[in-house]
Amino acid sequence: MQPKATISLPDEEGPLYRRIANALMAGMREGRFPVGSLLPGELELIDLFSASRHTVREALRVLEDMGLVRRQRGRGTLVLSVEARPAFVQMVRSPSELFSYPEDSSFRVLNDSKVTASGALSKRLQCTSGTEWARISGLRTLEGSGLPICWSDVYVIPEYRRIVKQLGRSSGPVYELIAAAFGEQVQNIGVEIYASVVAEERAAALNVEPGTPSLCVCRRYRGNNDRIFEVSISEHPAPNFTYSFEFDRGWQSSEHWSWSQ
Amino acid sequence: MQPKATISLPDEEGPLYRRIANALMAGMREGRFPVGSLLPGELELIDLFSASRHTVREALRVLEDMGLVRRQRGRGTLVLSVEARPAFVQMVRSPSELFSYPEDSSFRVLNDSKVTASGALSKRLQCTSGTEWARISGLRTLEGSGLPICWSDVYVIPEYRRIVKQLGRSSGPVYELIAAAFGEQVQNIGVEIYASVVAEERAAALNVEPGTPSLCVCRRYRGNNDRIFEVSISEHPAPNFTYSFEFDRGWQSSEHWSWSQ
DNA sequence: CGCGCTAAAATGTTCGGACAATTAAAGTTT
DNA sequence: AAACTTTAATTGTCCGAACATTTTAGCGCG
Repeated sequence: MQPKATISLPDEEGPLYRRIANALMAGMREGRFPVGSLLPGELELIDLFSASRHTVREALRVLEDMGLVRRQRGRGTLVLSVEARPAFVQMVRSPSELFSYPEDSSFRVLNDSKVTASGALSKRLQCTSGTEWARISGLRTLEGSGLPICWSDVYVIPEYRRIVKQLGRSSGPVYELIAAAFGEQVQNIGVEIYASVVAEERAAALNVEPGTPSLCVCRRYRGNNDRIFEVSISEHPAPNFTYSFEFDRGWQSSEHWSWSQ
Repeated sequence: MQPKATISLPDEEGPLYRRIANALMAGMREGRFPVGSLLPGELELIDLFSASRHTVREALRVLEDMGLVRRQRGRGTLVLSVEARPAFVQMVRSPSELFSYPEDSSFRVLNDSKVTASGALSKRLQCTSGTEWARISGLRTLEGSGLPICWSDVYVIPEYRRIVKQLGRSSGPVYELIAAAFGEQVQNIGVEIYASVVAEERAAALNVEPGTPSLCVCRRYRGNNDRIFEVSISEHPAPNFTYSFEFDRGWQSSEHWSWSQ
């Protein structure tokens, strides 16, 4: 009787199930288990690697978590992709976490008008020149001391202009009011950050010298039809404000396969 | 002898480990296991639910995959959050995508010295005052025209100082060289953005007037033991440079919610 | 040929046990 | 009081076994 074939494990350190996972990934990359094929069954892998079923399943779970395979009861383990590159993921539970504003800040409307975008503004708003917007300008200040945090220009599409009236009462972000009032659901948020200097006409309101360096944050909110319904441009005088975020290592499969039955 | 307390499982259908996971989530929401506390140990949960350790661990794994808890050998299971809400996700396949630099740019080392962090610098580097760092200063320029893009101060831990010698030849980011040379794997990247003005001594190198507003990007790279091994601080004169990224609506481990099957 | 039933194969769930590695607290020594 | 050592608690890894559930393929029958 012929001895069972075995797959030699790579000479690494670390737990057995991880070495088995690596061996399987190597086999997938080398074409022994091509994309679309089924991996050997668990019982077969037990013989192949001389490990217990629990350990083999742990190895397969690693591949599954990496999005490389899809397991299906009664069918087997399908190879979806042969290469998963590490991806860095930033997650934001709620769009409001994109704001670094303290809880006890409030927004006061100073100006409200209709503008026609053109030139640099239409570029920022990512619209064609000549598009109409409602612009709401205001100041965000600390609740207690009244210290100014930033100057904000909020552009919303004309049909949502009437939220201005509700803006005085609520302290939350504008997009939340719009979402509640008009049933928009934020699908995508684009953020753009650039440096500038505080202009003459805003210096007094922000309580700094004209020409003070500032950090501008432009946020574009896309709603139900991927249509931009709000753009907010905020100017924060340095050095009170820094924008920070972080990324964690995760996994993402490079390709996506769909099987039609 | 008093009988052991037990937690009654919700009257649902589905595998035992899922019902246990649901019971634990309910307990977390109801404040019996508040955020920041440790969940009962595995052996305790075995008594609580009259299940095997394997089953209990499977339930805990569900919570871990949902990002609700963090497990640590020797310590316990820490409650991170009681509710997993829909999340906005930004994905970056490779850390280099965090750089918006054009492909045809190169980095030239201008200075290389040893510094001791203190005051504002130790705050930026997130280390205690007095920590030693190796600092590599240089200029990133466009390959063709030689136009300066940014001034960079790269701080690395002293033991990695010798990568400076390799820095002249490669055009890629420093963290990539370190990863290759010392076996570091980037686990986390923190990004901080703030506004400043170009200082006198850098103005000439950057080819702008002193006092020009600039955008500073500080990136902190954490390696194998969550230790910060590199911090790069880049200064980009406005208005050549804007930092932009976007988020898409997604869901956090949605597959764990469907016990329909 | 098509339909239904059956059997085999595959993964899912659950129990049991044992030892290893890590952490934090308690205890001891200096 | 500080530094070191020991101990207990906790999760990680690994083995064995049994039954359940789902899918696929094959067989027999009308």
